[in-house]
Amino acid sequence: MTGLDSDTGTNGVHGLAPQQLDAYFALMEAVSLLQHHVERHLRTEGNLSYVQFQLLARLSAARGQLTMTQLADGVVYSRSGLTYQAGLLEKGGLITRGPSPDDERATLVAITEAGRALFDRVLPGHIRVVRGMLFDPLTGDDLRHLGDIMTRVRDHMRAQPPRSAAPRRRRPASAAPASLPATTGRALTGKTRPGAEAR
Amino acid sequence: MTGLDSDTGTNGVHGLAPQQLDAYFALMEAVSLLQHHVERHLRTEGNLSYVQFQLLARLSAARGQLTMTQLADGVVYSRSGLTYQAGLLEKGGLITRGPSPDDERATLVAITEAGRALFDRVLPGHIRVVRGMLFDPLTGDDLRHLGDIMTRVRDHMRAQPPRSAAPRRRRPASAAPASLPATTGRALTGKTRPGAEAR
DNA sequence: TCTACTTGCTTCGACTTCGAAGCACAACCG
DNA sequence: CGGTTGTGCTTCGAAGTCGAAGCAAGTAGA
Repeated sequence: MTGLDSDTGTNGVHGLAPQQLDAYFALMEAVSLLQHHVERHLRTEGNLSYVQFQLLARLSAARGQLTMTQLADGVVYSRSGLTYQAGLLEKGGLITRGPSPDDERATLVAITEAGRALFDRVLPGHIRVVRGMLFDPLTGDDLRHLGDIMTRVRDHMRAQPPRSAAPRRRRPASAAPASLPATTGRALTGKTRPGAEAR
Repeated sequence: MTGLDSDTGTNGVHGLAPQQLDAYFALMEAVSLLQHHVERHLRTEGNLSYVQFQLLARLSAARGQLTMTQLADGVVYSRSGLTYQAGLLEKGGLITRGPSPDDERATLVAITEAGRALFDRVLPGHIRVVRGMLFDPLTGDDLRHLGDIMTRVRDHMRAQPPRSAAPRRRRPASAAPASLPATTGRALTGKTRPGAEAR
């Protein structure tokens, strides 16, 4: 089922043991499923998207206020996307955005009473869903392991240059990645701009 | 950091131990990070999105052809979204879509030579990224656990009514979910249609 | 077999998401 | 100081994503 490799009959395809592949695929698939369920729940009960929920969670946990960047990084999200979502949340009266006294450029975000109320209202159900989906089939030992493992993995990943770290080259002079020969997989995804790579 | 609850000072908020919450958040965050990295890699090397990669993987592993629904379910994806992506992949010559002899409604999807070639070309790099991000900080024992745990979780989730199972009520007579009092969290996300819930 | 219901897929419209580009302030450095 | 570079956020345009609605083929029952 998880196949992909198990089916090709090859062992240790390209240097990865099938066991690893299986773990990887199971992980991604499970999380994907979990996220869908959670999202559905949050939507019906509270009219929130998962990102919005996460934002409220962060803000709720944060002592005072957070800058947009802190928030975006915390949630693994694009900055522009955050601007959009923050706009919605603000319009909904769940958060406030204001200037920072320290840094004129920064925008400080804080959760409102309504936001906290809503968050508190959905949290129990959220947890219920997560428990039903994720924790039900796990023993306490599994759980301990999972937490330990994923924490380590996350920290490891966090160590890598974070999402927003990519320095914005001011002058794209010779910055083109130009890594791949771009042989087989040319077009696709329509991501190629009209002009680029005349077909 | 993972806070949200650790900060509120409460223990076992709403019946979930902080340990569970931590595991949950670490899990989601790690996968989120992983996915971003993977996506970036696939995009630069092969011009594929993660979904497209997954689709190719499924099709590559599949002996013969798969129907759209099988494919969508396998990848945890909306049907309409699949139609869109399949269109792109087909236009790119990586897959083919054709009618099914058994069921006139069904569409059978198969991977082409080019598709298989591209997939084989990206796979090694993909694996390299995953290994660097996910497996590096793990021991063989961790890996075994992770695979075991996530497989169990996934199967558990799969048991729940699958994404596409929601029966399309033909007559919305009295089908309104009508579960929540819809108190605090009304509008937001602009998801509310112009007409619904006059403001 | 005619009619209703189910099921597979696509179309449609609305929303979300992202990266690139832009704007404004901050931080250096001579 | 004045210029250059870096940083925080938003705007903009292009895609991607989803659910609802629609179409057509299967299926069940009278």
